[in-house]
Amino acid sequence: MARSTGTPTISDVAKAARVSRQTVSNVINRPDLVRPETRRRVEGAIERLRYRPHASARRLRTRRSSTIGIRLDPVSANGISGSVLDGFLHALTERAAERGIRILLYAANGIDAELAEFRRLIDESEVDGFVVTSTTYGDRRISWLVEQRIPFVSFGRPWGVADMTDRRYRWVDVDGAAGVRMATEHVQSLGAREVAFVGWPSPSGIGEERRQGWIESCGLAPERMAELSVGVADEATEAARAVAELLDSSRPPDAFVCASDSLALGARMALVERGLELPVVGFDDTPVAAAMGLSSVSQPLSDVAEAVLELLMGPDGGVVIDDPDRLAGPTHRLLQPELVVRGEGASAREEGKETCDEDA
Amino acid sequence: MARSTGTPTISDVAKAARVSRQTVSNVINRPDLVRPETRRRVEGAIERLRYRPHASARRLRTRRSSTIGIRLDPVSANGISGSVLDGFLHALTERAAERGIRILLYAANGIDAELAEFRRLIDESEVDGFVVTSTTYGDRRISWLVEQRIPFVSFGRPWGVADMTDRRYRWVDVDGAAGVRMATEHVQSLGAREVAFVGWPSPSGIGEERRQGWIESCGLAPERMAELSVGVADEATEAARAVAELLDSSRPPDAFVCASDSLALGARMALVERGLELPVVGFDDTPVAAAMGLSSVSQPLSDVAEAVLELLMGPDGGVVIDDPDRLAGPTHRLLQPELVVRGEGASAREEGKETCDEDA
DNA sequence: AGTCGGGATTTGATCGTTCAAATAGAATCC
DNA sequence: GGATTCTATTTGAACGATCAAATCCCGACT
Repeated sequence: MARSTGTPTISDVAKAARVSRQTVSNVINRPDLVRPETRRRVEGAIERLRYRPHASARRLRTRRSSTIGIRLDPVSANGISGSVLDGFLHALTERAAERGIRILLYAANGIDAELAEFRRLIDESEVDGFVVTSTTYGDRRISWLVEQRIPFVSFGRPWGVADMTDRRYRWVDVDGAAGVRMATEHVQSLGAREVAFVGWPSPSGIGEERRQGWIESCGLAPERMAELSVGVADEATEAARAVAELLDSSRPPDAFVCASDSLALGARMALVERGLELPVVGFDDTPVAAAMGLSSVSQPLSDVAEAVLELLMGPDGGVVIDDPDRLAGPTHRLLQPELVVRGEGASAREEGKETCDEDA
Repeated sequence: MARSTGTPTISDVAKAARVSRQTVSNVINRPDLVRPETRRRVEGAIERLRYRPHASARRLRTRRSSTIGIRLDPVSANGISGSVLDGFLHALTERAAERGIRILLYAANGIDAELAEFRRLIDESEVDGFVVTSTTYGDRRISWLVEQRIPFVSFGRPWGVADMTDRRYRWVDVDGAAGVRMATEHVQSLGAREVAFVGWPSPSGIGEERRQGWIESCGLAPERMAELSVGVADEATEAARAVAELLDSSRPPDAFVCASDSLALGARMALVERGLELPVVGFDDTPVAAAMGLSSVSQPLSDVAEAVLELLMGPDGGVVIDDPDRLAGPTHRLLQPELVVRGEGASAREEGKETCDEDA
């Protein structure tokens, strides 16, 4: 048993502290069950031997992997806004660690590959549940996961799903409409009256929601709104072209609110080209916006991560909850974004960077 | 044993196929040891029962986690170039999956927290080794890992380490000097003669290496080189200021090669402001470069990922190699980057994007 | 016919932990 | 004083796989 070589096991600790295995286990998992004196003795032995429980042994016995799977999107698909997932992933990893939960990555090309991956990771007890991102209109993954009774939480609302309040489906999202509303009101406070909206073509849940925020706050007549609302693919060049067209029209707008930083970048390009300086606001507060000094709507990614974990495991539990009905309170949460104001009046310099070794 | 409820175990399959557990295990891990007829019978049973081996049980017994840890950098630290890590992570996850290896994320604030995390993940048998990125000058992590004999490979050379060919240290990197050389020669082929270099301030290993590529290929007199080489923090605004200064000087350069896309973006901003159209080349080929139509040096991230795994586990093994001496061939690899030409003559449109639902 | 060899398969032990139930010991109650 | 309760600890049996060694089987060789 207690071979002096190799890493120590719980039995080695038990022997050293003159107690049984189970008592050591209790010191680690249920310290309240152990007499203080005994506990100290065991803790001493743990310390002395540098004992750490073997993760796989524990997972085998408890039948819990304490691991959550999350997909890393193909880089090609996320463009500039990929950094949103990036920031979210970081926050999620940190918050999960606080609960003793690990984050396992997986890659998958296409829906079916992803469903297969869901199945495999669950069947092999590799993960207890999933965090799903980049939800689309009528996302097949959602219905599949619900149907298979696999625990998951999505970052992103169930666009195009009949009942958004279905308790079997747990989700967290950021109120995009409110974000755009804030952006619109901000440029209005700078004096703009004819605020244009640069968004995406129609079959996009997120896009429509963001546009809605503009509709609610731009204060324009319907026919004028139609003129000042454009929808283009999420690329700077596309946006630049569309914005140029608006600027060269007979009644150009006097500010631009955009559905993404890519679009905002395009708008800014078109403006610079004409030597104009009209307010532009982006969405997602990516590094590009920071680099260009563009104002942008920022998603509270750390709060989103926390909310995701709360929905998955309860307020402060470390165990994934299978049945959403066991979860007290609502099974979805809509968080408010923040507007990061840059350039113009704002003191441009807020964040201090120092490292240049950003490579590799 | 074979309770009809719950997920099936290897014993259930054995019973169904009228063989022993071990034979089933062999069908899965060493099919060559099993008689074809028996194998088919077992495979049938596996299929029928939908059996999948329990990852933790396997890991406990084999004493191998088949998992690699990688740190997710704080978002604040990586800026635009964060997408390099992003792309690498994606490639790594895909390639690792091909070898039956999983990628586990961890977060850590500061070196000491990261060393503690190394220790914990290894002691708990959570991972078999690490992939280390964002290596810095005299990186303490490297020496620590070598000292502790923990298997790892770094993406990034050992800047400031005495012996870069020390076999105990396995690394993969991209030849930045060659990349900048390609960039310089490219703008020269467009007619530029006075190519400026926009890099970072001195104590940066990567920065110096990239600058070296320019020194080797710019073909300028030493005193002229001194004039056309600038070093600023990795921010677009900083670069814009520096480039503006060069442009307004008595002998302005006629092209700009930059150490990053952030810097290239700044250079482009300064140019657009002046209505000039001089060639600018960035580095890392981030989404920003694509959005702005900037040429950029692209790192072969997928190849880097493959090389990292080869150094960690051998040409096509699925097991992390502890002792680098057991690895045939060199323990480090320097890969060549590629120049992605955009704008100007190049057909601007190559990659087709369609999704707008890039959110969340 | 007997022994050897080697491929195919089985057997028993083990990896390191936690669960569930049993036990020991002290305190409480009537 | 004896039954009862409660707290602290121990015991034996899993969890589900693989390792190492044993066994079985069949054909070949002497």
